[in-house]
Amino acid sequence: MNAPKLKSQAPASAAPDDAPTPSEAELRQAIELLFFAYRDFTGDPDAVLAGRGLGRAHHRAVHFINRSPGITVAGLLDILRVTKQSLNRVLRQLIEEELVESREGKTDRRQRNLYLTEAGHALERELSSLQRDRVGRAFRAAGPEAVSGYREVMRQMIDSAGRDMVLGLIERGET
Amino acid sequence: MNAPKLKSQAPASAAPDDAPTPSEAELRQAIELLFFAYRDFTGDPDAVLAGRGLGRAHHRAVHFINRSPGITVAGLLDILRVTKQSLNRVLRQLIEEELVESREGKTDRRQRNLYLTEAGHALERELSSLQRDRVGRAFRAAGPEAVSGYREVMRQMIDSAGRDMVLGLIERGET
DNA sequence: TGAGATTAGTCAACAAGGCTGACATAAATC
DNA sequence: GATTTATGTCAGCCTTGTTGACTAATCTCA
Repeated sequence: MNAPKLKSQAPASAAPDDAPTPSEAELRQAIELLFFAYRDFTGDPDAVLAGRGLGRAHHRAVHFINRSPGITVAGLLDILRVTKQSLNRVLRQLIEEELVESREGKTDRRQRNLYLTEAGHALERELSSLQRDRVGRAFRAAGPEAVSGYREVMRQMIDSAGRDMVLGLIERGET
Repeated sequence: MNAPKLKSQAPASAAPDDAPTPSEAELRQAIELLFFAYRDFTGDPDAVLAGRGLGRAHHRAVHFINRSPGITVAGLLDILRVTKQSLNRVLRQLIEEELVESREGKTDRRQRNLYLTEAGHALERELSSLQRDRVGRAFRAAGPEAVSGYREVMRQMIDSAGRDMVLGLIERGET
């Protein structure tokens, strides 16, 4: 892996067609930035969760249940891409600790619609406020133009298969 | 978690001082983008690794050994922030499978300097090329201005304590 | 030179959170 | 009525993180 001295001098155009091929070193830096940023990004909530005997998997479930109240187990499986056995273990704990409530589906009684309890909402707010603080600080420090660049790169980073589904979910308000 | 209709209309200035406070919905979207992008970003190499009986932890070690040939165990521990027991297990496997070579320190013979073998380099190239392809595609599609925005946001996302150390590492060429 | 600090490696035990496979149940649908 | 679907659950496995205790080698400093 040779590391040529960064040769990227950004042309003014943001056109996706004549775009220059990024150098290896530039890409390696981008990859490492993502690694370290994600590590720190998950660090804040992980610390809180650890104190409660929960983990990152619980956080993800709580986040997306808050995001889409009444979501079914199958819906959550689609988003999280884990096996139902993995998710079930996490949900069982959340339900036992009364952070999540599971109600029988109204139209399809096989389904379980998931909701946060008041305690669940409190946990969600605690966790997400840590992450919002971090991202908010980064956004303010970087400025609005950088933010829209960040968003565009992240969108493009998502698998093109399923990108529309994911972006649809992200951009949709909460149900 | 209320979801106000995105109220961010980016002012022209990228100044970090009078920067507007991002809305909750904007931040929630940014958080979800990071989640999905990272999930897909790690998916490619994970698939290759699984086929070889290795995991993400091995990838990280291989990446940073390639990055800084001759790095010591303590140096790797600093970067990865895991316990030496965790790292040691991973290193032992990599050494057994002759992907990594551990040489006694030249000046300090307690230390072990770590290097990739030829097979290790081959694995590293296979893994990193998958990630470079993904990031490279995203960069070309998003355009150079978005890329510099991405970089700035990621830099700011990293813990301010230790940010200089991390950015120094990232921006330094290989050793 | 000798005491203490440092670096690395190791053992044991444990937990979270992934996975597969097999199976049960209830309900919807054909 | 038969089949499919949605969910839950049992058992067992793996990776990768943790703590704590300990050894061995070697460096450093008084």
